[in-house]
Amino acid sequence: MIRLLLFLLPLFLLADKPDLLLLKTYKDQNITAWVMSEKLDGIRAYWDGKNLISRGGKIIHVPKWFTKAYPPFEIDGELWTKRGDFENIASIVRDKIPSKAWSEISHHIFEVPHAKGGLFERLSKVKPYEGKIIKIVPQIEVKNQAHLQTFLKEIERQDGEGVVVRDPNAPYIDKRTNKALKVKTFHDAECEIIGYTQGQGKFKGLVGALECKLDNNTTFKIGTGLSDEQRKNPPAIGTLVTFKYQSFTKYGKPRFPVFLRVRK
DNA sequence: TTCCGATAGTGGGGTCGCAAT
DNA sequence: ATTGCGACCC
DNA sequence: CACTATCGGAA
Repeated sequence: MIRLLLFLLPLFLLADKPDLLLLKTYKDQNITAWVMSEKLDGIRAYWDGKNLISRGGKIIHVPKWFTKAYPPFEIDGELWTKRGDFENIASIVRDKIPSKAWSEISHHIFEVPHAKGGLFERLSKVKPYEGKIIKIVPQIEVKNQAHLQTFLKEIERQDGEGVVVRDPNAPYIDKRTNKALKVKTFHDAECEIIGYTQGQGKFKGLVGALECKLDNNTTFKIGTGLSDEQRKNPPAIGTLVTFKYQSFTKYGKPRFPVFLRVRK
């Protein structure tokens, strides 16, 4: 009996990963008659009616006053302050003891899990709860492909992360789906190989990551985009390589760096 | 036969929290 | 008080 | 978050 309890204990303490809507990458699918919205770069937060829960199933330690007026049903969205503020948002949201800085944050809702109807019908359930904290992410009808590109460029001009396009007629879906896509622009740059790190696990004996240096002497690592063959035979130290990245962090390092090729 | 979708398993920067120094 | 590392977030 | 390598079933 004791052993049974010890075995079951973790199951109660460790929250399961919730099944939530996830995005696939946009690859020129036909998205006419779909809707688009800014992709907010914050922390995902799912309200199960009692707690705010992260994508990995962890409880987010939020001040009592923040969720005081939350609905009795599930809602799902992004905890966010403003564009280009991800590190600050993460700092606020990841505190075990929540600070007053939560006053900077709003919860931008883009789903109502398990609600009936299409996207707009589902989101309409949240309207009575809209305020300083709960906000509904505006959805714009996509006229055509060019419309999407124009919107994306405008978002990026304002330092936004990207765009989400969705089929507004799709019912609620709790997994990665072709009905909800992310559109993001990656940039290319070059850096000089200055070293390597050893791989772990299945990459034992191979290169785990390339250590690289930018023109301005900022150093960082590239650990993805390499084939197994390239991990066995990496570019020599001193080689200039091309990589892609999404943006720069506040410390000047590339975010989401991916190896592309040896520079030609 | 080829191709696509889902899964497992690697890796990045940044943050907090806790143990070691 | 500082450093290093795991466990999370993206 | 990013990706590569697999595998099995769809096309």
